[in-house]
This record gives sequence, C-alpha cells and structure tokens, in this order.
Amino acid sequence: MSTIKEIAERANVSRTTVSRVLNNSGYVSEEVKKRVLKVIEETGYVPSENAKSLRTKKTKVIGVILPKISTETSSRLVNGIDEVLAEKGYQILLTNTNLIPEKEIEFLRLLKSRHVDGVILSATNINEQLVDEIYRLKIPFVMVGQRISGLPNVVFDDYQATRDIVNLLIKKGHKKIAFIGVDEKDHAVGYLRKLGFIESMKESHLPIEKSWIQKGIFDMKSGYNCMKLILDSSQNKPTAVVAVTDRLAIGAMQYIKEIGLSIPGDIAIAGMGASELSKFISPPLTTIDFSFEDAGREAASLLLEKINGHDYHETIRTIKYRLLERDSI
Amino acid sequence: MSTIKEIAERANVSRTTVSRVLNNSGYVSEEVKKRVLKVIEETGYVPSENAKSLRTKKTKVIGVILPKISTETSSRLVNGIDEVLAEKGYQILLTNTNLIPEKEIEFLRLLKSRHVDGVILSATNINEQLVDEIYRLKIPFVMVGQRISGLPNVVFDDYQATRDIVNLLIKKGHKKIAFIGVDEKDHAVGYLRKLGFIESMKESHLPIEKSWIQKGIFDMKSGYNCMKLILDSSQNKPTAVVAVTDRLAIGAMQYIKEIGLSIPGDIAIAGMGASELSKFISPPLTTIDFSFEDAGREAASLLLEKINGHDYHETIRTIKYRLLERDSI
DNA sequence: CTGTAATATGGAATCGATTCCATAATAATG
DNA sequence: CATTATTATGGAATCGATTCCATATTACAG
Repeated sequence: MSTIKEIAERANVSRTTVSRVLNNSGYVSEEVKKRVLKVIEETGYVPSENAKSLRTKKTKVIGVILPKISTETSSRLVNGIDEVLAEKGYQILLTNTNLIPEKEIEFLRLLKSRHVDGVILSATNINEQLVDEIYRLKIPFVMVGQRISGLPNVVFDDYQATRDIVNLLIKKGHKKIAFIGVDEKDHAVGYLRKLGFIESMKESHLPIEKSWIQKGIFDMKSGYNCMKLILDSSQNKPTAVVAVTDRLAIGAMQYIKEIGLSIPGDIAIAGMGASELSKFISPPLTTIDFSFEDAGREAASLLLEKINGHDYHETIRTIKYRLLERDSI
Repeated sequence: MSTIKEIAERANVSRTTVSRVLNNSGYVSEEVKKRVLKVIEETGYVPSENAKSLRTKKTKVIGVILPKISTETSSRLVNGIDEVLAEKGYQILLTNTNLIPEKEIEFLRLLKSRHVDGVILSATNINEQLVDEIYRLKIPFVMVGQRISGLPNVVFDDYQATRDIVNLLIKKGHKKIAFIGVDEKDHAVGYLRKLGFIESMKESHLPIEKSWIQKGIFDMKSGYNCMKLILDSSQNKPTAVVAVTDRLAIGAMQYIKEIGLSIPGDIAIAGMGASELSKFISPPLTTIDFSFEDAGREAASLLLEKINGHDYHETIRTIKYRLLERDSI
C-alpha cells in the first residue's frame, strides 16, 4: 500500500503538492499535475481515508443502529437511507442491537469513537439512560420510529394509522374488535397503537372485553398464541382483530384457519406494516403501508441537513402512510 | 471530545502511560492506573479508533458489498455475517451496488481506502476486471455465491440443488418440464442452475421444447411474463415449471392462477431460495432452502481465519441446502 | 554493598494525510 | 525598471493514538 510520501518522491514533488492534486485545491502547474496523476495511476495509489479523517475530522461514514438486522422493516429502512447517503458519498456503518437495549448505548459510544459524521437510530424503546447518552454525544443524530424531544425525529403516525384501521372495521359493521399489541415500552408500536385502538373504540361507544386485548412479541408464533387466547378465554368472541404488525396478524390468521373459521367471514383481521407477505397470504391482509424507505430517505436527508447546518432544535418529520384495504376484512 | 493528551494532563501522567492503561499492556502501578481510570470515567473519554488504526493498521471494520440491499437474501446473509463478526468486535461497513457491476470495483477501492480489515463480496456476476481488482487488493477477502479461483469462496451447490428439484419432479411423473432462469452471466444462478436442469432432463431422456426455457430478471413481474411466454408460445404445454428464484416462481404462479389453471393439478411449480413468502403463498411453494445465514456465518468465519492466518490458497466452503417439498408440486 | 533484574514512567518518533506559512518564480502594473 | 499580484512549490506542524527507547526507581541475588 503506497502512501502520499511515496507518490511525492516518485513524482519528484512534495507531499503538499500531491495533496493539492488530490483535492485539486491551491495552485499546481499543469505539468506537475499531469506528472503526479500519472504516478498515481501507475501505482494504483488510493489515499488513506483514515489518515485524512484524522486531520479533517470528517469520515463520510454514518452509523446506523438497528434493533434487528434481517427484518423487512430494517432492510427497507436501510435501503432508503443508503439511497440518499450513497449519492453524497457517505457509507453506512451498520450495527445491530438484536433488541438488547444496553447495546444501543454501547454502539452509540462505539460509533462516536469511530468518529462517524452522524448517527441514525431505529429504536424500539427508549429509556432515560439512552436519551442521556444521545444528548451527551453531540453528534448529528436522527431518531427513527420513536420520538425524543429536542432532537430530530422521523416518526410514523402510529396513533392515527391504528385509528384509521379500527374505524374502517367499525364502518364495516364490526362492534366486537380484538387487539393484539406489544409491550408498551415500545412507545410507538406498543403504546400509541394501543391508544389509537382504545380511543377509537371509545368514541364509537363500543365495549372492549379484557381478554380481547393481548400482548405478544414480534413474531408469528406469538400472534398465533394471542389469537388462541382471545378466542379461547371468553364466550364473547370478537368479529374482528387488529394486530400491530403483519407478522402478528399472520400468526393470528394461522390459528383462525386452523380452528376452521373463515376470514373474513367469521373473523376479519388487519395488520400493520405492509410486509411483502401481507399481499400474498390468503386472504390478502388489510394493513397499513408505512413506507420505511421514505422514512430512511427522510432520516438521511434530515441528518445531512444537521451535518451541514448545525441547528439543533427539535424537528419532527411524520411519514405518511396508506391504508391498504384487502380481502381479510 | 477529549483526547489522550487531555487525559494525561488531568491525571498527571504521560500519554504513554494512559495508553498503557487503555490497552493494559506494559507496567503501570496500581495507583496510577486507578487515577487514570478515574479521569477517563469522569470525562467520558473514548479513544479515537481513527487515530488508533492509523498507527496499528487495524480498523476492526469489515466491508460488505451487496448487490441489492433490501432483499431477503442479502439481509439474511448480513445477519449471518454480523452474528459472527459482532462477537469478535468487528463492525460492518455496508455498500450496495444496486446490481451495477462497475460499482463493485468502485466499492472495492473505497473499502481499501478505508483500510477495512477484510471484504466480503456477494456478487451476481464476475467479470475479468473485477477479478483483477480483487487480486490487486491484497486484503483478506471472501466471495459469496460465486466462485473465483484462487480465493476463499462460500458457495451454494446450485447445480446439484437444481438437479434435485428436477429429479423430484421427474420422479413424480412429470415429463414436460419448463424452466425460468436468469442471465447466464450470473454464473451461479444463471448458468449452473440452467445446466442442472438441462442435464437432469437429458439423463432422463426427456425432451425440452425451446419455448420452455425462458430468461427473466429478479422480480415477480418477470416470472409472470416468462410463464405467459411458456404457456402461450406452444401447443405443447409443460406440466411442471422450475424457476431459479422464488420470486420468479411466485410471479409464474400468478399467471397460472390468472388463466384458471390449478397448481399443482394442471401445472406443478418449484422455486429456489426458500423466501419467507414461499411458505405462505397458496399453495405453499416447493423450494430449496440455501440458508443464507449459514453462508454469512461461514463467510465471516473464513474471513476471520484469513485475517489471522494469512494463508491465501483457494478455499471452498459449500453451504448445504435442503429441499423443501410443499404443496405446489 | 555492588550488579542485575524487574517495575514504572516519560520523551519522541511514527502512522498518512491536510494545511498554515514561507519562499521562489513569474506576470502584471504603474 | 521597481513594485505588487499571482502562481507554484515545499517545509513543518498537526490530528490522536501507539510504541520503541531511554531513564529512574525499587527489589533481589550473590
């Protein structure tokens, strides 16, 4: 691996001049420039980004912290982020917390030690310590999916989206609607979506049986189990179910089918997230399309603004969603 | 952001000593050690990885080049890679070629300039120029999914897997089997799978109509179109179809269903890749599970070996696959 | 009590770039 | 032709760590 010094020697100029050619800044005569470029070409020299960024304090790397790496949500988000960042010559340094909250802080520190130019965090739950750490970081930062006051956020309207779904079911005549949620520590998916459900029901003066509200985790098995609980634990069976993710909904569908009930005849069901599966499952699942690519793009743009601008007041970008009404309701 | 110099001053020691504490190497008295650690704690100091790696020539970063970022294949692969690397304290620098071949070379150079400790490349096609560049790189390197001689490879047995599927169909009595492939420039998915198909057919002395072999790209729409061509362009209609990816297969299924034929009654169909969709589509799709997570883990392990060992002879790790027989055949 | 080994610490060079400052050569201006 | 800009180039400091080498102190052996 050649260095700028070698190039300088070979081209019979100083390192300073080589640097000027590299960044084409300052004055360099055409002749010298040509000579230097020729040497660079011949040797296949590539300047060390490392040394460069030590001096310039810019790495052109953005840290991305994901709760889980191989989910459709994450990969669509990263796709959106990359779309915007790659264009501006930034690379993505990927970290995966695997849903372990302490890792978020660990990675935040790590990304700082690597001098990334900015951080995008897609978190599922936010504790005090994490928020503290973020404030201490003083690195351009964007939060996706959850809200932290005082910082740039890209959020989905979880509350309203859930209401739209519930209201649609109500409009279709359903009065007994069950709900499969997740832990409310996840403010967006857990708390806000549940709130949307409850408030919509209340506004329409519809009762909610306690057993109709179940809490799962983020997988199909859990949706299956929740559905089982809902149907087994009460005589009063709901005619519709809203699940806060498609996976939960699909798990629930499996149970419904398994016990011989029809969808949507006996029970209507809706999910959220517009996973690819939702379109192909039978019957196709009604869901909310949150466009994670848009969220990624938005987050990246916002981050670039912060990187260039430095204005650190709170910013909230709400990603629009679409209700995809399909045959499951 | 504090530096080692500041810590040294605050603790009234030299930078050398602080460095010793940081890496606990060399001799440091308990007393001084405590004092330094306390200052580090107080200031929240994190050493600059950047400066460190400039000196040590190690970045603890692995570059990963993907053909497409938001596909199930890629995200499963990255998941496997991350599983192994994270454990050893490595981070992933992600780059996405979006299937543009020149980008592979561009990113290879870029990753070198960033002094990554190694590179994992998941490529769809390999041209001479790319191979040249890889040889020139002289960075620990692992190729996934395609083979390059003389270097470490993690490959799938595309040929045999395809044969297994075709043979299964033949065993089930099918004699007229169609094939939806992709460009043979993609040696693994395009060339080898087609070869497997053709040879299996030949060995069983089964004829292949020219129109039964179609070439698509990597999406459902393309599978749909290919299926249409297969069924429309000849009187002699096949009773089974093998598609080289699940997406192509699912697209094909859509067309088959659309024209009112039944699966597998009128036409049996099989895909490859074991996408999540394949399990939930109706009827569930027979496919090959290539365990991309395993491939990722294997690639990462192999890379770590290379990073530590330096032995650069060719290595080939073939990831085992499972044939998932489901209702579509 | 002297000589060697072990322990403890710091100075200064180094990694590979950028960048400020100085200086030399050439061109433009009055 | 002297003076000032402009162009062209290099020297050396710098970024923030690590690490070789030197030196000082203490411990131990003969």
